[in-house]
Amino acid sequence: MAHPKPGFPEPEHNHGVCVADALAAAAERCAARGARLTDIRREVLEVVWSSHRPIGAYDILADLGRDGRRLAPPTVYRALDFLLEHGLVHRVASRNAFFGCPSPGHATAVELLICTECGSAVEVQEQRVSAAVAGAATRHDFEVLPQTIEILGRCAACRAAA
Amino acid sequence: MAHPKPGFPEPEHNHGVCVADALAAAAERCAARGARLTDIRREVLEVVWSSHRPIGAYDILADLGRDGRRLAPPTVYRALDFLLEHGLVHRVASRNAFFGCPSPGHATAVELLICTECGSAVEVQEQRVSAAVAGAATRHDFEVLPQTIEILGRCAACRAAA
DNA sequence: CGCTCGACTGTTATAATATAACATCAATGC
DNA sequence: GCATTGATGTTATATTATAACAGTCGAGCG
Ligand SMILES: [Zn+2]
Ligand SMILES: [Zn+2]
Ligand SMILES: [Zn+2]
Ligand SMILES: [Zn+2]
Repeated sequence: MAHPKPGFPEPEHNHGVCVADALAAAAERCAARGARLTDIRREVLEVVWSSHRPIGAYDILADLGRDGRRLAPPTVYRALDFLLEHGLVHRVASRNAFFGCPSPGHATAVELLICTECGSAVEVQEQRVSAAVAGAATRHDFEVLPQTIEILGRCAACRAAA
Repeated sequence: MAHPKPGFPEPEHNHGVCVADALAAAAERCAARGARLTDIRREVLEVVWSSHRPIGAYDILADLGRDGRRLAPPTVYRALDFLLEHGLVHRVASRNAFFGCPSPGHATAVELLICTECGSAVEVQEQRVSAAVAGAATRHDFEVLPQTIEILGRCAACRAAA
């Protein structure tokens, strides 16, 4: 069962499905690429997916350390590097944080809509945005690299609450 | 004399003109808004404009400290906060750096094309990008905030060199 | 003038994010 | 067994950013 709807997730949705889907997709992608999804890497990915909000490396570290383990920053950063390299998470520069990619290996560029109030985010693929960016780049003799465009704003829930 | 061309600046252009224009525009804007462009703020802006590359706060600090002065980080960050508040510089999240705005007070959203090889950047206003972003936001019931979209890639000069 | 107020800057310390460098360990293939 | 490789552990440090409070300085006012 795939994630029921596009757009910002419903507050009441069954998030376990999101996590299970993400872990399954990650395992599949790693197998296909001959990459090892080790325990630590899987656990980091699971923490990243514990919400639909980009999460900082040190928050991941704190979460993994809750059961008495003492991990050091490099352990988490190395796992994140691996996950980034294989397209399983996105780096969110505007927040110094990381966000689980719901469609690892997507062919086209993606955009991230990030709510500055509640911190939640959603990955979208908007052809028109990519096309406009590509057009702008061409006009300025610029070669666009594959990347995640970050768009900051307010989600519907936060707007409704205000 | 305004900056001669849009797009990435020619290597040989008269950069003194860029700096002079930027400082004049800043002074004018501050006067119009009743804001005080103090010595430190003007000096920080000048350092930001010393190249067409986004520059980090600590690099600004080092530059200002070259003539024997010893400034502390808060001094620079406060000046940058002021310049950000009045639209005289942009924060470049993807590089933890700051970039001089060539058109302070621009009504519409702007995009920043950033070369990952040479580090240089250019601010552009692409209607189609803003429109596409606005459209995407609408479709996802998302309210876009004013911001600078960062687009990473390779400039023509770096492509030619490779 | 002497005073007060607010904006600006100085100073010290520290928080938050990220990486360098080297040691250890485990699996794999010879 | 033993070298090779990739993964993790460990310690220290680099880089970016802010908190908190003290001093300065000029504008306005009695
Ligand atoms: Zn979910
Ligand atoms: Zn929100
Ligand atoms: Zn110039
Ligand atoms: Zn370049």
